[in-house]
Amino acid sequence: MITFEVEKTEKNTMARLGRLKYNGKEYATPMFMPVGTEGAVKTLSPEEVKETQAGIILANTYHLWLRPGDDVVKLAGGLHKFMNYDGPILTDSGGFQVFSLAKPKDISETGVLFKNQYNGDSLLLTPEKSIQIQENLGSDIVMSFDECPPASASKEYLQKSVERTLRWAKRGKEVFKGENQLLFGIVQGGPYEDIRKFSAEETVKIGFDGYSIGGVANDHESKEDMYRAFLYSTKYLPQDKIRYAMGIGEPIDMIEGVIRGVDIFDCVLPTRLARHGHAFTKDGKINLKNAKYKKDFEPIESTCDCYACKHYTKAYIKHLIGTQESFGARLLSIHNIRFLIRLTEEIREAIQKDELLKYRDEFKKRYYGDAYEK
RNA sequence: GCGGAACUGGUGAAGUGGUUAACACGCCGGAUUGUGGCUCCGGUAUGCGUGGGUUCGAUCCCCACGUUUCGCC
Repeated sequence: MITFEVEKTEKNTMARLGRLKYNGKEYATPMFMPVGTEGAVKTLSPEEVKETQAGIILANTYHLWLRPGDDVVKLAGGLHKFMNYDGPILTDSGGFQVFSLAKPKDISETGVLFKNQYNGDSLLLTPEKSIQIQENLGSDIVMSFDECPPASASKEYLQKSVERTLRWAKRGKEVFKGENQLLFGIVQGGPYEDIRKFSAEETVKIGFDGYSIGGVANDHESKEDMYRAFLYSTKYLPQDKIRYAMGIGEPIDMIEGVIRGVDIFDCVLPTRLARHGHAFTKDGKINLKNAKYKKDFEPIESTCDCYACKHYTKAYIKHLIGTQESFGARLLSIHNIRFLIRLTEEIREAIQKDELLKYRDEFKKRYYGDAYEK
């Protein structure tokens, strides 16, 4: 069972330092959670994930329900045993996947009706069903089943959608047993403060162990709208509960999120970028496919302590990516995940010193270089 | 030495007597935020072996040369 407490709030911002306890282990927040959709952080072993100092990892209800089936995972002794990961696991509810992945879908009050992408079967995912699947998976944090409308949705639609998500949250909570698991609610409402406020306050009334900010980094939403969505959500959430911005993983977005009171993030970006040959660095993202790295025998970042930077050069990793050797994607995944986790370490230090805004400005200036705009 | 065939970008190649030479790979860039894991989107031959000729016009027709390749002596 996970417990959470806030240790400090920064003087100049809403940023918090927190501590999460789990099976005798402790993890600090702000935290970045790598994504392991199918029960594996793509290309990495659990040992490699742990070496990046990752804490919680995320897995997916939607995917594991369709394959291999939550019954299989339950029979295996739960997701921790099944995938050999003894750290905390959060499962997404399937809400986002059903809206982004499931093609023909029919949203109703009951739930979402869609076709199984693998065999065409008609499937109905409901708030109750999502909770039940997540209980079978045996994750440590269970997410409520929400509707995740596009950023381009009208204000009228968002208001109705938020009301339905609240009814779904209530239904989910009613069937949730809470044996060794936490349940998180999800705040929606696009960039509108009145809707976010309503969504947050009503979700808090239902009462959850933690709260998420959903519906961000959707479509072509602007950064301003994203940051507003953070603020308009955290403003109305209780101080003593964990706040989680779903799907966020651009370094600058994480920093801006922490400034607005967010504690944890998850994102596919570090591993997806890795598979496509890109690496995070303090001087901005680099593309190892670029010809200029062909004879570059330096590590991605000489100051990085990850396995890839300690033992391999850009030229070698470029070669692996070019020849489609999976070891290349693996080294870059290790580096990119470690990069975001080091980022959270630096963020924590900055909060400790009450210098987060200064850290943000310096980070931005270096990361974006000439393109920097205050 | 004689005869045949073929020569199109980095590669494999399509193609037509008439504005911008198909496609694929490669190469050069870019994208990517609660993951459909080898993805997506751009750019990439001012030239069709070389030199002549026919024609209003030739990568496409004719001639010579060169190269490659096959067969024969």
